[in-house]
Amino acid sequence: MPTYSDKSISFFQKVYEVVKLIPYGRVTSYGAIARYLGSGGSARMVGWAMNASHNRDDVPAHRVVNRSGLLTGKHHFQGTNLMQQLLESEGVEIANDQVQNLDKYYWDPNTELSNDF
DNA sequence: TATGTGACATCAA
DNA sequence: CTTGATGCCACAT
Repeated sequence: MPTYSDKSISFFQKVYEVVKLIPYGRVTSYGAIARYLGSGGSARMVGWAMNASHNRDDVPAHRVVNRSGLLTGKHHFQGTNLMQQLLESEGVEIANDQVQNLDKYYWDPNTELSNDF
């Protein structure tokens, strides 16, 4: 059971682990995951990891949106609105490819997984 | 070793 | 609202 500090596992694997920790009906941002992994503002790495997540089954990539709650990665899913439907099926409100009440559904690993809050 | 790439974030105009 | 520029860094070739 490797830790996030373990460099023997790839950055991708860390991203997948975090994404899989996202609770049902919640969303988070690429930047938040990047910060949680200690990569700072390298949110691109997270997005890129998601691109490779197609090979993984247990990665709910649809729960990862950009800082504005925009479903930027929807084009990478099958169909045109699969990502939106997945989120809506979890109770997340979507309008114009954007999460409504983002603050309500937002799940930040830095906050939620931190004990010394 | 060097270069290209990317589902972002942030700021400036 | 939009466009453009810049930083960021793991990974593929």
